[in-house]
Amino acid sequence: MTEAEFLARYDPADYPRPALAVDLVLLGLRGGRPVVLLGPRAQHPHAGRWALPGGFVGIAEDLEAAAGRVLREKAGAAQAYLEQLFTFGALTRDPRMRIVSVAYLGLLTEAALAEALAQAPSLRAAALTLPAAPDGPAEAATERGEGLPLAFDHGEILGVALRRLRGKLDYSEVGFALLPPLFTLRQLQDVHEAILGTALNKPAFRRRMLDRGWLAPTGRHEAGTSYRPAELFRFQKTP
Amino acid sequence: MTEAEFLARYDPADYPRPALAVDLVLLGLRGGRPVVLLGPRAQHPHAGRWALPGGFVGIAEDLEAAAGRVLREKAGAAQAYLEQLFTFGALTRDPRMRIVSVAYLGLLTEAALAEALAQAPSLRAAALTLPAAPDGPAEAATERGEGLPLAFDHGEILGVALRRLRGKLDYSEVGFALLPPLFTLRQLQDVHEAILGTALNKPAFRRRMLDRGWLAPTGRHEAGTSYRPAELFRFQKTP
DNA sequence: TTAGTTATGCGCGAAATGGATATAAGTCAA
DNA sequence: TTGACTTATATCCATTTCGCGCATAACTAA
Repeated sequence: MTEAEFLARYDPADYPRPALAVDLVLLGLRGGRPVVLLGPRAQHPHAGRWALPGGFVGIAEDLEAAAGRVLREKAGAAQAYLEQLFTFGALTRDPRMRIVSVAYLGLLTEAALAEALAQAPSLRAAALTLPAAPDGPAEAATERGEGLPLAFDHGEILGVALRRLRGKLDYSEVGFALLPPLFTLRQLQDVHEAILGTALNKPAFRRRMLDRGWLAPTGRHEAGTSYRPAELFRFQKTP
Repeated sequence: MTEAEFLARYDPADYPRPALAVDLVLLGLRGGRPVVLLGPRAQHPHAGRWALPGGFVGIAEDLEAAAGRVLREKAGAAQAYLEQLFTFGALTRDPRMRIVSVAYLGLLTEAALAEALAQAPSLRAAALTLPAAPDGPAEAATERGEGLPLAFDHGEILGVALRRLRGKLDYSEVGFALLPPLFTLRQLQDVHEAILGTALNKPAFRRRMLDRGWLAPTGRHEAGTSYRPAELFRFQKTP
């Protein structure tokens, strides 16, 4: 049999295929720190560890559709900003069988985070921290700082997610996905500082954001403060 | 049957799975313009169109290993810088069956490009251009400017690839993957200008690159020029 | 020796940035 | 009503970065 004949008869349907899944890194902010939604693993493997919400991709299901379905069914969040992050395919990432997982990054506003936690009681919002190393896994912890062991390669996935978000924050519009429709400049700066983990210079931050053309002034101001109320802005896409 | 019982018995191995493939965007430079390696499709579907080198992922094969295997077997290139690009999973991207493809970006030096073309005679290096739209597909053409029709969603993949490369070029080290081990600052600038499609200011480019700490002077100079020979540099990773 | 060509280095003005400070606008308590 | 207090907003200035022109260096060719 020549190579051409072999190739003509080659049918990948005859060969075993890896299973294909999606995993969701659902990030929000709480108390000025990034948190991620994790669920407990009750059974083997990695019983007792904490895992990202995920699910298998249907044979007639788009990748984005699968991510949206997992978001609805397993995280109880009706809507969130979702973007594809990276595809993880190491041979040993799941001891049961070969599973290749397309990871998605999802950003939740404070309201969406609260709704997700209410709809999916088994999930918890774990504090997310990143070691100083240029790459490597992120770490999850409770509010009190007790480390939460992560299942599978989900620490690696979280590391990629938080670094991607940090890298895109300044030049892209992702930061607004963590804010309500109306927000103040201080709230926007709080979001950036929480994600980056560093303090930012206020006048410089204001200038940069206003020059980007992303902020539409509303003329309205926040209410209920005991000090001078800040103006409320709305996000508008760059034309 | 309760949901818990259903989930306990649920075995994704029982359900049909999408096929999983890798596709390689192998970019190089020729005549100061980006080119991509494409192969002709002889059979249905998309017969007569041009496609990226690709292959199915083995059940016991890493994603990176699959990309490396395709690079060796179908593109004849022994080594190239490879990085994961994006995963394409639209339902209709292949009319035969559901195929999810993990696209990889590969960068070839001029020598590697020539070697690949010699080893894999069916491939051709097609000129790659990007319409002005912020997203959408890229276009391939012959040296004379005649358009080459692309198979499947490979135009979309090429669009993502070239935009990713443009975005990373300035702040990352990918540019050096298109150069031989020893190179001049002018060659480095030529690479950047070819990828970005714009002219760059020479003194500013020199300053920025030298300040990055990526360039190790060798003291040696290029030979065979009919003008002042430029110093040869070597790429060194940032410490 | 001279013209031609490119590499390399220098200097200047524009623009962006960090940081401090002044002023504005609200609440709250006396 | 007034003044202390807090935060928003605007202004100003020193520093850095960047774009850009130009002078000088180094080599070949005639």
